[in-house]
Amino acid sequence: MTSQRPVRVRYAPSPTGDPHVGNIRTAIWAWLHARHTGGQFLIRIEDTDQSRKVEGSVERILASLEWLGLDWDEGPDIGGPYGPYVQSERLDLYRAAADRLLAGRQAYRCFCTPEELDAMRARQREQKRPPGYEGRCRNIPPEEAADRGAREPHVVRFAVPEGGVTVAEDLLRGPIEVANDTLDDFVILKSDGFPTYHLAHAVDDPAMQITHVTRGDEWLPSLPRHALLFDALGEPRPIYVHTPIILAPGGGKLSKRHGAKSVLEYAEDGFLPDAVLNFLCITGWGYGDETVFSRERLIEVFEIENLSLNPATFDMDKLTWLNGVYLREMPVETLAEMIAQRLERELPADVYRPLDRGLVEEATPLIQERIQTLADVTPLVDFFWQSEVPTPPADAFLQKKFRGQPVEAARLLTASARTVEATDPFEAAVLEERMRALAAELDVKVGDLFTLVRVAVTGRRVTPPLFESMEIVGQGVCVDRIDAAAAMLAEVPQPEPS
RNA sequence: GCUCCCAUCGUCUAGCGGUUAGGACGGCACCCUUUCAAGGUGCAGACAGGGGUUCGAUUCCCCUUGGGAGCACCA
Repeated sequence: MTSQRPVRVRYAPSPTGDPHVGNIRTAIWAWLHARHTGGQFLIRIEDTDQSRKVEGSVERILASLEWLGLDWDEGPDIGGPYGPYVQSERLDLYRAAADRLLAGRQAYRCFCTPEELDAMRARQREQKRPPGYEGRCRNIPPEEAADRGAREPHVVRFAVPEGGVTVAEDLLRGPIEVANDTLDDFVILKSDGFPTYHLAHAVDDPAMQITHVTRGDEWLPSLPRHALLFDALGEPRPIYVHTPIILAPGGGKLSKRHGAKSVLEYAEDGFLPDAVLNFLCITGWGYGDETVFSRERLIEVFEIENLSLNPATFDMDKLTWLNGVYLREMPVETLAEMIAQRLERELPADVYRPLDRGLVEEATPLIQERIQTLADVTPLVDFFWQSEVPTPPADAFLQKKFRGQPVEAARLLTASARTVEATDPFEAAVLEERMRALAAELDVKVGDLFTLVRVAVTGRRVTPPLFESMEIVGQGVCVDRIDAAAAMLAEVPQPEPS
């Protein structure tokens, strides 16, 4: 138990689309870090690239967090003491910071055109030299630069100190050293007046009193730049936590193809928020021998310094299994509600709505331990709602013991129909007892007999428990379907016993 | 090409100088069983390689190899 002061952490997505699981995992960890220490979690929208902005993203991002049950203390929708929480509304702050650096000659105006920069990079590639800005505009006298700056388009670049080494600390990795010569003069203010990520980060995180910057480790190479920037601005550096990325199952980058889906898509696919939260959290983090963690348990034991450093592979099988665990542990009433919603959406249009809730509640316990996601529900129980279940083709019956034995199958089904018909009261337990007795009487294995009946009544070889299902379907319908199947099989021509 | 990061079963991980290297998913076998599940039991399966440091390295250091990331007026 490490004693930790309350932290202030943030999730700072750019509104360029739905957050995918790798991205949201970092948010989960930051959120847990905040909740574990009794600190604050806030959201800041990083929309400094107008061209990449996607309409509706902010809403989708917030909806994603809400679905996962991650609540925030300050953010674009609810405001807070350090707002605004949208970077495009904070341009004055970035401008002021850039001006300060300019005045202190820690930054300079650069008038190189994109074409010139392209040419420079081409030259560097040709000469096998590392790419990077070479400082053409660094030595323009400040007065002249300011003068030109009033008329000409330009960017502002940070003047990286020449020589020396910059050391920056990552909470998980310790000090990271980089020679300043390997750093080029990066842009901090774009020609359109918007800041780059670097400047926005160095301005906003201190302004918002952020104690720990949790972000993807693709930022690690930029860490020294940020350290330099913070120093130049006279801001104390935050504690950095760079989190590893998630890999696709085959290895390599996680793409839409391999589960880099957005969290909202997982909701669609029938996954539960708690299961996704649990899964994402434990891919890249572990706590002793535990695997299944409730939300409360995660808040209790999650320590951000225990994050794993190696990139994790997204294990879809494990997510699916974990979702099944949550489904099974859920109170039946809660599950029934979710199943009802699924069925309302997925059952064929010709099924009468609203659905009979009593039926849903009867069916739910039958399938609770048979589903791994809510998407498994409908195919498993739809026959309960189908008034017309067509008799399946003969092949569905004539498997295993009954291969080539349509007459025998028909005979057993007919006998079953009579037994089902005579069962009173028509309850699963009674039915089972009678059918077992029938199997003994006819000298067939119960499994063989029950399979015939199962296929006749449900149209499937795999179903929820047979007698409970039959009770739900109803006596008359069961008898009709079994008789229909027997009649159909009686028509099948016997194979020539050649 | 340059810079940085990472390295325990197939996968996610525990381990933080001395362990029969533990757990989970997945796989296999058996049990239970009306199908399918669920559940139970068991089995197979890892410290990338080489140097050091140390009485002793999975653990600390270096190199190699292998992965990954970055090198934009994107974040």
